[in-house]
Amino acid sequence: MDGYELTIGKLSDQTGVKIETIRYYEKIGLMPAPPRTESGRRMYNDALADRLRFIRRGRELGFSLDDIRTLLGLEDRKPTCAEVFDITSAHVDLIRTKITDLKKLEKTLSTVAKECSRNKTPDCAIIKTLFS
Amino acid sequence: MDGYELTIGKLSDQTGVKIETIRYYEKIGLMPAPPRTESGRRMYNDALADRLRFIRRGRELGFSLDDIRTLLGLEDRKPTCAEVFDITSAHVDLIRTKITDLKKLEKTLSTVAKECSRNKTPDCAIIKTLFS
DNA sequence: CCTAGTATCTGTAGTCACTACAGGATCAAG
DNA sequence: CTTGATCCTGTAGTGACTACAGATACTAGG
Repeated sequence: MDGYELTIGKLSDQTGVKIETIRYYEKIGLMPAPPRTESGRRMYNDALADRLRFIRRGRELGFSLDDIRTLLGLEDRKPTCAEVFDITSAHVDLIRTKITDLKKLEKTLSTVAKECSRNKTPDCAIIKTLFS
Repeated sequence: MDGYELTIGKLSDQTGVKIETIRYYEKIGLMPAPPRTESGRRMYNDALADRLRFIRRGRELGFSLDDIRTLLGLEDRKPTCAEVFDITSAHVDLIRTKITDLKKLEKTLSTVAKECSRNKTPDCAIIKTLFS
């Protein structure tokens, strides 16, 4: 039932993670080295596919590979629920800070851009702002 | 008046750009190679300091070094005002997309985090979400 | 003049999370 | 049997720095 029947290409198709990335995850120890065929090709099972999907979801949610490593319990032991919560809320804080910063940027830039004459005068309001 | 009286350290202090970063900008051609003292130390003037500040402001506003290279007129010629505007609005679009994405993330994550029991039950809602 | 501490120099390697080759082996289908 | 797809390893490139090693040079105090 947990037969290793997935080639790396199939696994890639199933999970949406590129082949090179899967090999990369193996190299850095996020994915275990799977069994190989006689000719040396990697073969995966459903449990490994689940694990890869876990990693992909974590990445989609913006966790670093180090965070994911901890969440997967690869560091020293399985994280407690409290630890998972801490990682998550630290991450949320980071995201909130980023949003705030980007909003400021957006405001500044769109204000400046509005003042741009777009070719009508020889000097550029945007460049002036950058130089001021 | 445009005497080269700034050492790289002074320039760094004045502009808030680290010494290594200044040398890096020189290596990639964003800053010109300044004159040197007999013993080989770089000496800068105010015009170069202005240029470095321009780069720093551009970076603070999130422009890539490639964008800045174009804005500085280092590619082939000085950009027209319309080109500057295009670069800026492309950049604003990028920032808006990022904000949208991050907001979605934030929502997802804080929703999930709220369901976390924080140690009261053996299994973790966050982990479950990542695995589902 | 000597010395100690600071500043600078070059060049290389590390960061993060991949991505893109190059060059070779193996597999499946016709 | 041949063609084309898939897979293998290993290395180098991305962006924008940052960090270090090992050498030289400058500056201030005694």
